Amino acid sequence: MYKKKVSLKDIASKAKVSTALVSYVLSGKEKESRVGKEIAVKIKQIAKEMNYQPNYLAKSLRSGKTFTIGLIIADISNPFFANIAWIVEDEAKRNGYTVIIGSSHENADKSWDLLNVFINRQVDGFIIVSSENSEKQVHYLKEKNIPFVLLDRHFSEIQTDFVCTNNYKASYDAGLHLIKHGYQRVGMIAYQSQLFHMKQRIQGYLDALGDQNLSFHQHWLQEVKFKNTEKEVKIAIDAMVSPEFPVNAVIFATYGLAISGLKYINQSRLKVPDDLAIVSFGQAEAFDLYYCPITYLRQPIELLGKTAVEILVKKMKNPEEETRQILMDAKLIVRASSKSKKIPIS
Amino acid sequence: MYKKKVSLKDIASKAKVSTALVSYVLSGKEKESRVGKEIAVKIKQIAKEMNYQPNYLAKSLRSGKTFTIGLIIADISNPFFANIAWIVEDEAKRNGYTVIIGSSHENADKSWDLLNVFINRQVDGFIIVSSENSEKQVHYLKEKNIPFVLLDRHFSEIQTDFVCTNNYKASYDAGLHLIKHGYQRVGMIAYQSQLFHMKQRIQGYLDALGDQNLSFHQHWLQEVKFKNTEKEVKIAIDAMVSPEFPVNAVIFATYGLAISGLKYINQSRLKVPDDLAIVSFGQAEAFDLYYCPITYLRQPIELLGKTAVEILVKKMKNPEEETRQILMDAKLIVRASSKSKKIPIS
DNA sequence: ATTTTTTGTTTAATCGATTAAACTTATATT
DNA sequence: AATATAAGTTTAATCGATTAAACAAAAAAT
Repeated sequence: MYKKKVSLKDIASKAKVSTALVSYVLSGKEKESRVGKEIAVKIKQIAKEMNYQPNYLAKSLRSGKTFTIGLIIADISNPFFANIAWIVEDEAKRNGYTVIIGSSHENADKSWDLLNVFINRQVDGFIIVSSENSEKQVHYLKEKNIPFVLLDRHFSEIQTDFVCTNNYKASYDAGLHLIKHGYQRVGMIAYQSQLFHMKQRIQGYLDALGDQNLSFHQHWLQEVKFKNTEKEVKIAIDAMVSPEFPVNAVIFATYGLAISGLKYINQSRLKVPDDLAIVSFGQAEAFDLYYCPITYLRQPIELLGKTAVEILVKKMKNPEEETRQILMDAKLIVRASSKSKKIPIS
Repeated sequence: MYKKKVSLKDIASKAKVSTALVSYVLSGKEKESRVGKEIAVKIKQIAKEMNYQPNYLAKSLRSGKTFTIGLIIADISNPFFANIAWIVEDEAKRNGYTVIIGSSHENADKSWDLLNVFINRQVDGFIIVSSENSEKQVHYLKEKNIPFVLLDRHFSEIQTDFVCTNNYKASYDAGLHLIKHGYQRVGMIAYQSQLFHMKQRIQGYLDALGDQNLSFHQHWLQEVKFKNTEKEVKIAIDAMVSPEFPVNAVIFATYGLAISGLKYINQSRLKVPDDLAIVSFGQAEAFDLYYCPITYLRQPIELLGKTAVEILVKKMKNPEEETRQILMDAKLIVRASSKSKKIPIS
């Protein structure tokens, strides 16, 4: 019942020509198809008068292109991802693409659903922040030759395009920073996960300690489950600070972990940074407003998002485009939460 | 180049029948169209074997329905809106709709663009968080009989479906709460805006003061511009706390204002709530982690989003559906930032 | 045995835009 | 004048699914 939209045919009949001519003119092919000058002008005129808007469905059905990108995000409640989603959206629009977004809530099944829904909607390509155990989906896309770019997370054992942060380096930097500022007992709270980026964050931390010849205690590294983060983090923190050789600094491997952690740290009346120095991945206002602003790793969100779109667009236009694997550095933004315990070494 | 997708025709030729039969069977019309039993079974079998997925473009082109909802959000960097976007998305999916989202960045022109892009994409309906000066767009949708629901903000002078918070009451409650807890000099920082919800927030605050027979000073109400919020808020706060009759409590009319305000309050070494009590609209982790957790108005995000979808879906199925205008109450979540200055009255 | 009804299946138009190929004219070439 | 070439326009197929209408064959009614 809504809008009897103006179609090519309407214009054609008003101009008393065939739809072919109208199509040629309005899609800028008047030259190649040698359309008469006066007619061309007339058609344009009528199209404008009638406020013609082409029907994308028909166009897409014919061309097999929808100019739509499917964006699958692992967890949209994380402001980092929310941010990146909008950047992707903006950048895609700039390239003439519309984005449809879905959040998989870190769940591979939900991610499959989204993938299928989007494929049925004939999206031209995907940008994906993968959730755990979704390797099969990646293989599926490769098999079907559906263009896609992995964003922020990738699988080391699958050859794909991706745009990610150099998590190993970021984590290493964070560890080194704390050590150099006099924190000799640095812990990390991470998610228990097979995801490569998480493993890298852990490894970077471990190597930072190792390279500085610091002893490491098992309980300094806490890998918590994704479910019941809040509770798991409490247990983790208790386990880090209470035994012999308690940590005096913690790196949170994600924004969500940091939020849960800081809440508990407040509750426990631990003082940052005197009792516990903090560095975290992720970024949001919460870190600025904390009584002791939190040192964090700033990922180049904008560049990540834009690059992902750029690569995908190229790939969609030319599937033969070579594979691009891009790692970007995060920047450590130093704030009060990691203030020197003593004069920094070096 | 991507996926030679299985079509009805492929199934038809494999089953050696016409596409009509296949269509009837696969769209569950075998009964009405009295399709032979064995054939029906065979077709289903083949469809499954070939993993048939219908082409939504073709379906939509024929039916005129895309089962897509356009969601236009005024400002996606606000976690309140980000949240609501995901709820809308989820709920829509539950109803068989896909959502395409766009952020207008509080800009009417951008909002127009989005509206047109989405209309061209043949969305079946809209959910809109309006930006200022976008009345024309609303009228346009009404004229064209395109189903839509306004979310969170509406125009008092235009008769439309909407689902909003009762901002007047929320603001009134916030004011009353502060007054009852001993803050006699309550200020408000709001945006300078024609938007009804903002006016309501201001009015609620003013009436709370008025009803308690408290004197009001011009400088207690600061309406700042949307551009350069950060700077504007600083000036506003200075203007509130420095003159004669300085405020000892502030209500922030939005989350964004609160973030800017709290940053400046930290800088200025004003102590919350002793120097300045705080109540804010909006919600996010930042409020929990603040050294003195912030009292805020919790809007029923989930219910708002779900209801908007529900109303829109009904409207899309039956355009004659009567207009629904829903106001929901926000809940004041009391935290330390508005702790009693003295024993509460009453 | 003939007509009517029921059952099962196919044909063809449709949604709106695109585009190769066919078809007219008009103009240029010999 | 006959023919080739260019210019301008239309026809019709196509993308994939839907569905009214036509059709054919079998079953029921007379």
